[in-house]
Amino acid sequence: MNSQEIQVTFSDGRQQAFPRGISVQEILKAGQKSKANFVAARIDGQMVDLVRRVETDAVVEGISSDSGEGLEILRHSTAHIMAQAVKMLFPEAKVAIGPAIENGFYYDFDVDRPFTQEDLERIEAKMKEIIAARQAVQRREMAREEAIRFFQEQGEQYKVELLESFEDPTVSFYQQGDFVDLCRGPHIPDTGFVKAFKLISVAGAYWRGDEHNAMLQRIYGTAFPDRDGLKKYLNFLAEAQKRDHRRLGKELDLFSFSDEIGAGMVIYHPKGALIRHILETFEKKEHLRRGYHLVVGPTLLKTDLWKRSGHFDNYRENMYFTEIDEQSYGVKPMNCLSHMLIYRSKIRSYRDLPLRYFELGTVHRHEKSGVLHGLLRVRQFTQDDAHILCMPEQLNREIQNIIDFVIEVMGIFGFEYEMEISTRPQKSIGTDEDWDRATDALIGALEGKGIPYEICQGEGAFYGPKIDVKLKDALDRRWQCATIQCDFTLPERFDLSYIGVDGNRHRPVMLHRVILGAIERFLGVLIEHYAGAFPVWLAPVQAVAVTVTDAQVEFAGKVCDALRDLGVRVDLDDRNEKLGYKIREAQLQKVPYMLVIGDREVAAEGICPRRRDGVQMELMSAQDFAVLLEKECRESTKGRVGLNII
RNA sequence: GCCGGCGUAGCUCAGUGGUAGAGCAGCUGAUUCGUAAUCAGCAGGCCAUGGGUUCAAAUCCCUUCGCCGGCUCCA
Repeated sequence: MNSQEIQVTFSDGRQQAFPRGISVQEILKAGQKSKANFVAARIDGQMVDLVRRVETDAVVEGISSDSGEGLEILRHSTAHIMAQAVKMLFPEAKVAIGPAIENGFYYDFDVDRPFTQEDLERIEAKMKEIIAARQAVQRREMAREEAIRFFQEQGEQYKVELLESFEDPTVSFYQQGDFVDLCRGPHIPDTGFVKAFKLISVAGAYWRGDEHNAMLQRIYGTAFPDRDGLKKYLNFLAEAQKRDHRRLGKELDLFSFSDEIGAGMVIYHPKGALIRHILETFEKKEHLRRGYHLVVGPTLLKTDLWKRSGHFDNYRENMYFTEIDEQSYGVKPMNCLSHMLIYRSKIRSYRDLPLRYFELGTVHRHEKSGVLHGLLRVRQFTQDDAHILCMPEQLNREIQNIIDFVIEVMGIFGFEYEMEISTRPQKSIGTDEDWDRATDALIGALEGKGIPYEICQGEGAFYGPKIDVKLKDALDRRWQCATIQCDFTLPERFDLSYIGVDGNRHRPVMLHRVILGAIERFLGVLIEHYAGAFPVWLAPVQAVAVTVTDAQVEFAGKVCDALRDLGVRVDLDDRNEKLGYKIREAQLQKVPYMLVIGDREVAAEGICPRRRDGVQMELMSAQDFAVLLEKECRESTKGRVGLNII
């Protein structure tokens, strides 16, 4: 082979010779079959810019803008363009960092005054100019020391700080126009590659995410390979806003907040309270059939007890305290303490274990004011909390049972979820042996079920490792709901024991776990998940009887009475309004069924149901309708819930 | 807690120094109607709260409370 040539292998195995020193871009252009839109490439697996020249035989693969990696590169490059625009418009601005994130990108700036909406528009316009100019994006490398000097001269203190934390002897830069940014790359070859972007919002953010550091201004934006993708994403955001649980909570009259009551405290209106009641009844039944015991503990417990449990030392800033008869009491932020005392109320034998205590426990936590968020983050909430005390050798089995429980319940609600295992953090207590055993039990349970999971190193609680289940909301945000936590300390601190087969005292192991998590949060996620259109078994109003004229009011009243007797949650709309008006209203309230009652129905002694999705059903008797609802409830709950849950 | 924005009728929102507005919802009446809005009239606000500037404040400034978008933290 000619020494002026190199042999390139494409990802599909094809080989082709090219002149030595040719750019990856040209190779891909010659070798590509599809119309893929490449933004970068891999040479022998390593990500590089398209302008990189290839000097030796290599495996070359294009990274297209619609792949995950390609999209990330595109967005990262767009972040650079934004920073360039900001520096042009606000020369005094200092740049911090600007990565690609899940749905776009951001860049942090230190500026004298915060950006306004008008600023965003100006920045966007400037970015469009930069993109239209198709400025080349060039990579350079420099010794780290030299780079530090360079940014010091520019007055870019944040870049200097970043460089000082690096260990690599050389670092890379990317330049487009006059704008130079410290960056690992790769990037698009020229700014013209950005086809569709939008700046979304501006918000404060701490330098390096540390609240002790300076508050910077962060601009969020997003970019897509084409306008269509961007449009779809913006539509998604608009749709998500429509199903925001705070908006739907108001529209469907489910719950509210009041500044007279205080931040983070929910008031449940009749319909919201009814949904909650159904959830709670469902949960009590499900726990009883799985061998849990229902227990109830007080809200106020003496501060001395919180000292003993370690909460006073580790969780005090989140707790509320009060005084009764010169005794200090703490409002419970967790339910475990009374459960511990129930266990300790008598001598336990190994034959009693495992003991599973379940409580719909209402707790209070002093969350920082800025984090409150509708039902998803509140200060008073009710957990479907349980504490399982068992022998170490029962741990595995118990964890598996809980996982089955979680999966079954999530299946009924139809949720997407992700699981994470959090392992031992730096600051923790307990022996390595305990931690290993518990962590293995958690991992083993998930693997035994073939459930994918991520490991979060060092993210566990100080008292034990845990599995967290994250649900996805309408905006694609993750919310922690179910969690399973091992605990070695509380049994220790409360000196819990059981008498083993050998007649000696042994220490039980404890599991904390919730399935829905906080009822408030779960309800919030649920509202967004269903967009307010609850399935029949959960709908606070399952049907609205609508009369055509006043002539049917008496009969409609009898129908409603009959349905209520059969356990149907039905309302009567006998207002003097046109049928269409009443249908529209019930539709907007997302009631599953509308029962039309006109003269025909009175004559036939039946009702004419119309489904929420617009499907018109045959005339039927009230009894047949109830049977239909019963069936629908059972079908969507794996047979668990029928009409008479409340 | 921090940065920024915001708070006007039950709801959605106009009003930016000179007498508080609209639509929907509500009430009253008419209409008695067949699957997403019948018509007319009436009523409804200490412009979140407390203070200040001004002849005059919903409007400008400050305090507190609350909400929204993030950061940090978390079920």
